[in-house]
Amino acid sequence: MELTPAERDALDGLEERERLLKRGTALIRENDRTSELFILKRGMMMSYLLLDDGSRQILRFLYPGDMIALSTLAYSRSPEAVVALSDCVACPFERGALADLFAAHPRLAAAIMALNQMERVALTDRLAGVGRTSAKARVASVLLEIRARTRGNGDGATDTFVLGLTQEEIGDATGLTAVHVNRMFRQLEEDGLIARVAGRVILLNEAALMRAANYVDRFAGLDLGWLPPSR
Amino acid sequence: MELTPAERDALDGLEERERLLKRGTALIRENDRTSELFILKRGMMMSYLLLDDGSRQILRFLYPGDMIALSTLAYSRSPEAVVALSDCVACPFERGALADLFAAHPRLAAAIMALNQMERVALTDRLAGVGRTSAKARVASVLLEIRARTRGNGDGATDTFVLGLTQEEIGDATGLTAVHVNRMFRQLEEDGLIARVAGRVILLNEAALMRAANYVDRFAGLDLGWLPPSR
DNA sequence: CGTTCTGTTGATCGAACTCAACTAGTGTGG
DNA sequence: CCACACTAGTTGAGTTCGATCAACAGAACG
Repeated sequence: MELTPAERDALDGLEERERLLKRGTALIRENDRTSELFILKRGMMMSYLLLDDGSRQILRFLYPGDMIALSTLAYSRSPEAVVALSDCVACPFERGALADLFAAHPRLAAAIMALNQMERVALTDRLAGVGRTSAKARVASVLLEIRARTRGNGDGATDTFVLGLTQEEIGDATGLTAVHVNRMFRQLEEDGLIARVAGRVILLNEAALMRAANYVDRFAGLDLGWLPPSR
Repeated sequence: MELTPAERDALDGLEERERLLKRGTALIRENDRTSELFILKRGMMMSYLLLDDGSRQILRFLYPGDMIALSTLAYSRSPEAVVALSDCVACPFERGALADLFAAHPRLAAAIMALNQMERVALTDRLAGVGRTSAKARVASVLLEIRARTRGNGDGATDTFVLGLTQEEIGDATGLTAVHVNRMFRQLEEDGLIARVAGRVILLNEAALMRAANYVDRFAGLDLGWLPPSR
């Protein structure tokens, strides 16, 4: 999607300030009172919910370009926590700034809404995975998700990548225990679908992995062409 | 939130056409090519995903006022199916109409985005439930959800209501089998939390049920006050 | 250079699934 | 208008997937 110079300026305006976050630092805690949103500029983060019994459900992994804390549009306290998984740069802006942007650039409002829907669909896919697929499928699916999102991060080779997640985190994303995630890794290795060397994961048989994961390519069906033409 | 007459008109404009749907009818099938959105005017619907093995994950129950198929903003084919659970009236409109509305009423755009976030948070709550809570908690949680959304539907008594769902559907929403949903109902009865009479559910001990369900009241923290003042 | 985190593996347990049979409604069409 | 089919709910028996508990090794870290 092409942006007019004015639209580009408006988006850049949201990234004026920068906040640096060390790996492991919280950007937002659950129930934090905040009226800020963020755009992630560099690094990797995750958002999650905590339950009464202390267990954690990871909702989403965040990568550069992602908008963070859109829920502040509806809630005065954050329903979810956001934490840096690597050293990060996040750009905060007030929710009022988003309202201004909507007023000045309705086409961007529609585009942001569309991006939002993509995120929503990712959430529904994760829900279906957790609710209706095997442990092996869920772990395979996380591997494919991380790979898809880190691809083109410079490293060159596309089928080898660093996960950047502990097995505990993968468990919290998929509704499994760390122990069982470990066993699923082993099984995927034994099946010849992946290999692991020094913290890196190698996808040996991507097609089979996608089958094992019930993978649906949501990028294939993208269609932003209906947006009104830029003025 | 108060609307200006112009804003009210704009929203009403989306509800000009009506489509009647009999119970059990599909409004949208998965992969349908559609550029329409809908506002549900009367009745109850659900949206779901189907997996390769034929299993189904129900994503959401829809009630009057809900927007349907927002994902057409980003996708040319629907990622999810939408089916009427009772006789329904849905109002279709083109996605272009939404773009026009955004241009004319930026404040409504922000408000719709905020509503969207509420729906997103409901999804994350469901995800955390399916990923990290017991079968009993998940069933209890569906009961509370349905009650909350059907409340004030005229029937008077608030702690007695008709579910309008089969146990199979509850299972598909919670990631359980119909058989196990049935056993959880029985357990909730034996625990004295609910009773069932002639297809109606009675909440006998709502506080305990909320505890059993890990219930979080997401309406309590709502805050739409930041929206720019109406002009 | 101990301490903590992460990963690994074994043994056992238990929650939820599967399969199967049966009942009670609800159509519905001959 | 009744026999038959179909759906929804119920219950029992046996199985399985993933959890839990426990122990240990190596890496990371202050």
